[in-house]
Amino acid sequence: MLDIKLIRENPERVRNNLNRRGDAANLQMLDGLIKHDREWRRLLTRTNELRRKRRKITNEIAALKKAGKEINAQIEKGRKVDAEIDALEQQVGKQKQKAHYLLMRLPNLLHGSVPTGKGEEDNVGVRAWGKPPQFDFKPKNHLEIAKDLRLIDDERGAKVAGHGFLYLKGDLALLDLALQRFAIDFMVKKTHLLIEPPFMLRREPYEGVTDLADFENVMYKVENEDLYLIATAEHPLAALFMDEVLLQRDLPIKLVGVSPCFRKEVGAHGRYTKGLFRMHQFNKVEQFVFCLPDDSWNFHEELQQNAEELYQALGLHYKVVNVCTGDIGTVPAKRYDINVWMADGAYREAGSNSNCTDYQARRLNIRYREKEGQAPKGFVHTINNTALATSRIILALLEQNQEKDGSVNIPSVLAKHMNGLQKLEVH
RNA sequence: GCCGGGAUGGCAGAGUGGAUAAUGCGCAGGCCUUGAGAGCCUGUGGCCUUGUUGGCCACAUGGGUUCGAAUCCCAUUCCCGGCGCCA
Repeated sequence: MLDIKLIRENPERVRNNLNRRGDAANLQMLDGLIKHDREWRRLLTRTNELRRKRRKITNEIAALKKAGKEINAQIEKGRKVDAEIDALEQQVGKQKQKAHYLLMRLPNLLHGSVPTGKGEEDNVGVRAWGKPPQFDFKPKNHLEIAKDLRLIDDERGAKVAGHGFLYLKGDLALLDLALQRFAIDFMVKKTHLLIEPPFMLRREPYEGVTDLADFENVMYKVENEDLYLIATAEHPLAALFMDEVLLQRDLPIKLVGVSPCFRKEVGAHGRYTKGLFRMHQFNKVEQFVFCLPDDSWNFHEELQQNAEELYQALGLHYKVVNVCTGDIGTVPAKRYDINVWMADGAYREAGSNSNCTDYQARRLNIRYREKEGQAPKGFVHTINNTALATSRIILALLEQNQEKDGSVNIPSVLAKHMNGLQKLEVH
């Protein structure tokens, strides 16, 4: 959510920023918001005047009654004002609702370094690490590899739960857990506090953390309950301090969450959906930071560094891109993606690092104060970044580390969590 | 799931149908002081408004009763206690 005061005082600055996204709908929403906000304030001022009148009458009634005098005339007068207030309040409510609806849908202001572009293809390369593996045989994709090793069962997954669900078996299930454990240990060493969050959230906190379209396209709702399965640990972590005022000396708060992630993936047609890449359920270790506004750009880079160290320790070849205006989404002010090399030569997203500035914090009402007893100073900033999403990392490991005989080398950093196992192979 | 108790400012805590939500702590500013502290004075939630020594709203949330609700009623959320169920 944007700051309505900024929009009132500096609409051109907001307009120019929204314009960078190249979507005229945003500018229309901005115009509508300004209009409804102005009308809301005008009507509110009038309502307040009526309320003042009404309160005066109430006080007169109290005084008359105390003096034992007739009050019926005053009561009648009060009823008339009540009717006026009721009518006006309905209009006030309508304007406020319209303004709020638009305010909740306007995207975050973009950082100056975000490149302009239409979609994924316009994201700008920042750096690459490692080189594409060279094979003297035709490399298989991860699904073929895992099936040949008899470590995955997608058919029975589809039988019991539908497309997008799989059974991981034996050492591959263990590899999933090993990756989680490896990422957690690494993040805890970086002074992040490990959190296992609720895997469901109520609607109210959920509206604070995400784009409203996600309720249709991403989240599973539990029937007859006000509960949604989380799409990522980012969401319960962000909502952790909803409606709270944090103390400056407790900031930054660095967390690492681990959870399964549930996603409907509506509208995924035509995108790469093979095997482990795009599933309705996967596991993820997530970095999250609450910090002072002045610090968020430093933490954005710090979390990026953390993620890349993890990939490097696993020996995975990847590229980092600065995500362009057409691909960045509603909430982030700036976003880096890490794209991993896959056996078909494409680089696909395995992790995503977003500085949401005060956009999430304002929606969730998470503020900070400089000292105990003082009034809140402002909203905190939030940054979220994948540490490791196990499914896509498994995919990359299988495809990048495959051998001619169909076996797959396991990175040595995982050995202690794999009972010393160095290779996935047919037993 | 059932029964009972509760939710008031940054915190503690009064207020059981009628004026400006008492008081204390904390915090901020001022006076005093070489400085600090103590003491004293003022301020301390949100929104609208620069007609400003202004107005409105706010006692968990949403409804209702009433001329008038922190106060009475209903629903919801959460917390505490007891019972039940359960890995």
